[in-house]
Amino acid sequence: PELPEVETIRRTLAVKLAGRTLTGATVFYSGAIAHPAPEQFVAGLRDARVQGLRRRGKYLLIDLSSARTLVVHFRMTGRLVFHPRPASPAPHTHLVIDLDGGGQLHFVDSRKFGRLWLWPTAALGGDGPLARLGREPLEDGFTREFLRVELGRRRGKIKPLLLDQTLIAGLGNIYADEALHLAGLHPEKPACDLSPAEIGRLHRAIGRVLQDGIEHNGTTLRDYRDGTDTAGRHQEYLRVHRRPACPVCGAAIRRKRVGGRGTHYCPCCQKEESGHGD
DNA sequence: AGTGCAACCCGAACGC
DNA sequence: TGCGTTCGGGTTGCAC
Repeated sequence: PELPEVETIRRTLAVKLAGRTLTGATVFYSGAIAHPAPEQFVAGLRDARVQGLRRRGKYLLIDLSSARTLVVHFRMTGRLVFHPRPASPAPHTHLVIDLDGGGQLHFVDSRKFGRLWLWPTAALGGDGPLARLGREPLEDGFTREFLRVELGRRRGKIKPLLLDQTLIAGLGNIYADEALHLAGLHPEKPACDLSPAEIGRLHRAIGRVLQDGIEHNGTTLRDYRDGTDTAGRHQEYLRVHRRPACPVCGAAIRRKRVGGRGTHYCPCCQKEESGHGD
């Protein structure tokens, strides 16, 4: 999941977890617990009340009354699903958290890449898992000016830069492809070669594809589910990612490896040289 | 600084 | 149908 999916998980779980207390937890795969050691992690969850849910980039933050925050990163296939009654764990369930009132939270991740942390809330800005994250693309700090300055001093290809979480926090492979198509930019264009007009288009496109993704409750290509185990709808609106033809000009979408990632773009609307014709 | 690659894991898709 | 190969919604670390 990328930013829109994590935001959807946050919203769907916030409704279910508001004011509830964690009464215990069982770890089935200790590799999923990044910090602290599994025993302390479980002990630290007990009797903590949920204060609220936040999101930072692709991380979900569950603030607890114990002045600590449960931090979740889903990587490729992670899910966090609320069950109103105790439920038998689905395959690949690595952690079950019990809630007062009989509910449960199941962390499920077939690929075992996802991780959880229990971290002092006040220290999250310092040395925690969020320490190196860049700007939030849907908040005020993500300005056109910020993009202009940062891209202007990098010679690398634009797409891998969009995926750099220390620059912009939350874009992943799907929404990076979508934003570049919406902006009419070739994914391999050097960042410092973007014109002011292109930077403006890219800035607007990033905000737009993320907002649209949130509006459609995220993209379910295969694994993604929200906090109520419901699939998203944004896959029906994708422009280039894993699509056969460009919705603008009808040209066949091209697929290429850029920065080690499968990249989809329209050879007609996203030319290496100009783009839209500024 | 930029780029490529292996590693972490597993299931699904693909090729024959 | 069956089997081996490739690939991937992500991130990190390391070598060149």
